[in-house]
Amino acid sequence: MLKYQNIAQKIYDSIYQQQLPKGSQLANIEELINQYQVSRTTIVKALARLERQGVIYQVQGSGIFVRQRKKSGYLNLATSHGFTDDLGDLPGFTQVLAFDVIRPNTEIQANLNCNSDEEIYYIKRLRYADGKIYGLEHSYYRKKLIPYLNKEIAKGSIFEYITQTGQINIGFSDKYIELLTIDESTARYLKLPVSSTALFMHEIFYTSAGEPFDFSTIIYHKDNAKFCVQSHAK
Amino acid sequence: MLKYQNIAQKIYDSIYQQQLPKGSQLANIEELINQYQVSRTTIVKALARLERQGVIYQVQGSGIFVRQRKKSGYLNLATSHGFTDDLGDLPGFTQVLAFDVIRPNTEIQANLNCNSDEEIYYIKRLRYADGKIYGLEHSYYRKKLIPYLNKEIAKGSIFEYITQTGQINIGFSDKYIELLTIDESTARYLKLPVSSTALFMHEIFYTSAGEPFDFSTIIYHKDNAKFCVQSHAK
DNA sequence: GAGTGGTCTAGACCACAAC
DNA sequence: TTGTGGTCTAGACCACTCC
Repeated sequence: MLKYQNIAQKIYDSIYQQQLPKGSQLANIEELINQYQVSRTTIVKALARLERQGVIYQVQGSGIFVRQRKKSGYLNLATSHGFTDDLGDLPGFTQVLAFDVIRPNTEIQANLNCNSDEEIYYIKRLRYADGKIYGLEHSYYRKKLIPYLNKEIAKGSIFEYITQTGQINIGFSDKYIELLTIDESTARYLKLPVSSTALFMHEIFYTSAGEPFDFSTIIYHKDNAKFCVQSHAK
Repeated sequence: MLKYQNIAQKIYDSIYQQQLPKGSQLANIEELINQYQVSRTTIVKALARLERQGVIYQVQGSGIFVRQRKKSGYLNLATSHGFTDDLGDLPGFTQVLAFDVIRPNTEIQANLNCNSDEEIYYIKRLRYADGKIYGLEHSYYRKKLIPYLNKEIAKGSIFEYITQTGQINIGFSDKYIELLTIDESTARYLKLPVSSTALFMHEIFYTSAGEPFDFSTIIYHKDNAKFCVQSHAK
C-alpha cells in the first residue's frame, strides 16, 4: 500500500474511532508531517484523497475539518461498485436467477466493445437490502477479462472476488440513470404492480487499462433504493 | 488562474477542438513538460484533474488516453451545480413561480445550519430543457451569505451569478436521490397525473469555507430528466 | 503579522506495459 | 530493456483567514 493511501486510511480511521462530529478541526499539515514523518506533498495528497471521498474539507488559511457523513442507507454513486460494497450498514442478500455463458447481442457488443463471438457471462440477480427487495440486475462480464466465475461467487460480491483475486484492477465507470415503466416480468420480481415507475441504471465498468469488462442494467425498487452523491468542486 | 488549471483547460480544449475519439493517445508526460515548460508535478496535477472530470484516463506504463464523453442530455451529478450549468447542449428555460424572503422552518434550519430568525431567500422555479418540463425546484438561500438576489437573476443561473460576482466560492455538495409519489399541486406543474412516481433530489451546497448556503429540493419529470455519474477509482 | 492550506520546482526513484 | 505513468522528497513561495 502506498504511503499516501496508508496515511489517508489512518486519518480516516482516527476520525471514526474518535467519532469526531462534523466541523471538528484536525491537526494542521505541519503536525501531520511530523506525526507521519513524510514530506508535505504526501500529506497533501492523502488529504486530497479524503476530500474527494467526502470525508473532510480543507479551508485555505483556516484548517482541515470533518465533513458530514452521508446518511445511512443511501448508495453512494460516486464511490460504490454497485451494491454489496457500499451498503455495509444494511444486511444484504442476493438471489441468483440466471448464470450462463452467452454470445453478446449488438447492445452488449456496443457497451462492452467486443465482437459477437466473444464469450460473455450473463448473470441475473435479485438484490435485497435490509430485508426488502432492492433491485433486479442483469450483468454481462467479458470471460476474456474475468476467466473464472460461478454461481456461488455471484451470490456474493463479484467485484470483491475479482479485485481480491487480482483478476481485475478497476479503473473507472460510467453510470446513466433514468426512470422507466416496468414490464410484467420485472414487476413480478420486484413485487410491484405492472406499469409502476422504477429507477433504471445503465452502467459500464472499465479496467484500469481502459477496457470495459462489465455492463449491467439495474432496475431499482422505487420504495427501497436511495442514492447519494457527495462531490467536491476542487 | 493557476498553472495546473490552465494546462488542464488547454489539454481539454485541444481534445475537443481536434475531436479526438475515445481511446486516442495523448502526448506523454515528458512532452507535456516541454510543451508547457512546467515541472512534472504540475503536469501530473493537471492530468489528475482531467481524469477526475472523466475526460481522460491514464494507464501506468502505457500512456494517456481520451475517455468516452458522456451521452448528451444527461445531467452530470458529480460536477454539475444543478441545471443550467451542465445541460449546455440543450436549450433551457426557467419560470420563476415564487421569490420571497422568509424565515426558515425547522427542516430548513437543519439543512442550512441556521437559526429561526435568519433571513432566507425562497425561490420556486419550474425548469424546462429542450422544450420539455424538466423539474420543479424549491430553493432556499441564506441571505447572510448571498446578500443580493432578485427575480430576474433567478430566471437565469443563480450559481453563475453568485460565483461570477465573487459572492460565493462553491466548495462541495451533498445530493440525495430517491423516488416519491407526487402530490396534486406538483402534478399540475409537471403536467403529470396525480400519484405519478417522480425522482426526488435533496441537495445542499456548501461554500469553500464549509458553510451551507443553498438547500434545494427538486422533483424531476419522470420522462424528461436523465442523469449521469462518471467516476474514477483512483 | 502569524498561522494555515495550496502551488510549484527539480530531481530521484518505483511500478507497470510493451516489445 | 526501454518507455511510460506514479510516488516521494525538501524546500521555496503564494493565497487566504483570523486576530
